[in-house]
Amino acid sequence: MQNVLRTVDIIVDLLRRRILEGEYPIGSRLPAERKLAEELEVNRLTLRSGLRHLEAEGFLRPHHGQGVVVLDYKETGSIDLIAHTQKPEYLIEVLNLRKILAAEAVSGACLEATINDLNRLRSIHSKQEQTQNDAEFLEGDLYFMRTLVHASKNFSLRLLFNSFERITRAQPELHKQIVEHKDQACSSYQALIALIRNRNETLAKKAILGYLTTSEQEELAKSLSSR
Amino acid sequence: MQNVLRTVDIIVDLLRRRILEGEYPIGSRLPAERKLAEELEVNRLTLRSGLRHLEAEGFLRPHHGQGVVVLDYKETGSIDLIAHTQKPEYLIEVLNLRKILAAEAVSGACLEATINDLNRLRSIHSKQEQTQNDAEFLEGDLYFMRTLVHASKNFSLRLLFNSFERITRAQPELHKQIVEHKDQACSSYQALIALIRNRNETLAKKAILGYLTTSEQEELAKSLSSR
DNA sequence: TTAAGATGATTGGTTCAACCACTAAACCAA
DNA sequence: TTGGTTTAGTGGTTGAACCAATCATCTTAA
Repeated sequence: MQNVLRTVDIIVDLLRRRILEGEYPIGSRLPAERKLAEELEVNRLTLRSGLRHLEAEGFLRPHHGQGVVVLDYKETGSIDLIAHTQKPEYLIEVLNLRKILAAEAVSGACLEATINDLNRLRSIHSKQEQTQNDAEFLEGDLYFMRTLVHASKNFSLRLLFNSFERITRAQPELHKQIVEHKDQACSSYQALIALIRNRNETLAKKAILGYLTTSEQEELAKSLSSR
Repeated sequence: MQNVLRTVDIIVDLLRRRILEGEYPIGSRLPAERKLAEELEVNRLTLRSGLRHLEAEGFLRPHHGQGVVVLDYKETGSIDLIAHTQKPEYLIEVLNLRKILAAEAVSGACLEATINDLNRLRSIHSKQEQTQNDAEFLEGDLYFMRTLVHASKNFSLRLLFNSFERITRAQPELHKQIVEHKDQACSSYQALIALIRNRNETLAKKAILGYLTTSEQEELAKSLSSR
């Protein structure tokens, strides 16, 4: 199964980038569909499929008879759009919010985690200790976090972490940072599992905050923001 | 300017509901586009526009030559999908997460709010004290929160609150609850503004937590979950 | 008999041409 | 000036056709 790029996906990426970079100013109107389709060398209906996608993401609002208005994504967008930007300051913000919500997830897990949840976490931990493959370790780290959030039995939190995971996957800088601290991650896994098993909410929250506030992450933040 | 419902919007709502209610089970395939278009009595291309929208929301993944797979929205959806459910337990979760993040916003506002931000908050406060119209008061309350988050200068937080606002707008039960406590809201506005002006992060956080943890809200939670 | 290849049916992806529906501006007549 | 009409431009929808990927089936050769 390959990830075939449809022309509509290319159109979506292109137009989203143009909006985020201000080439289509907020509040302005897109070129008429017929003209834009001609410019992009696609059929008008293919373009329109892309417009429906961007409308769903909160970037556009078509007005029958008037044109397609570029919305202010700062007011209509969702957190997922961070995945499509390269601004390091946004990445730092997201990491901080993720940390706060991870603490909430751990808190919930202390109250709600089942024996199955703990076994899943233990299984991931042991697999992570063995793997040498970087990409595999990254997947495992994401899977551990996903399982942790799942253990909190908080559906809304789970949905928020779906967005965080998409953002993480879109940022190669974060991948390196995660992979470079395998040992630290594995000890954190172990400590967290023990604290959740003992229902020690206070210490468990401190542990996850500590794990997600490594000095290295702050270094990353500095290096990114000084670019 | 009226909110004309396009055919494609009706299709999107219908299909999203069918997925959320399990009529199209997770992991299954949608009926073929040609058949589904016939059943819904729309053109295949109109249907496809709707499918692109639902794909953007994380509900669907089309596979060329195989069909359109219904994804597990619990793993691919974003927080915005809560706006399309009626499950009270999800609403309670979201209110709790909003509370936690509102505290973060207030914390940021204490550090970053400008004199303009404070003036805007004061202006909203005085307007809210005067208005008698319920719908107007609701708008004002949402606007106060939006301005507060804006004052934190945290873009990612702002995006998250866009979703919270959409969810709030989609839940009439919340509207009643907000409107029924105008006086309490206005005092909270005033206290928050004063604490932010004095950069008193600790007390300001307590204030917002108190405002968003009214006994009435807990009653709402109970009444909703016992339905 | 078995495995490789060809074939056709089914699916989503794209294009074309045409028309409908809505809006705003220009125009014209009272 | 006023008010309706016309007209051009916009997005919305439709039907038909074809391209492209997949899968089940049939055929053929080893």
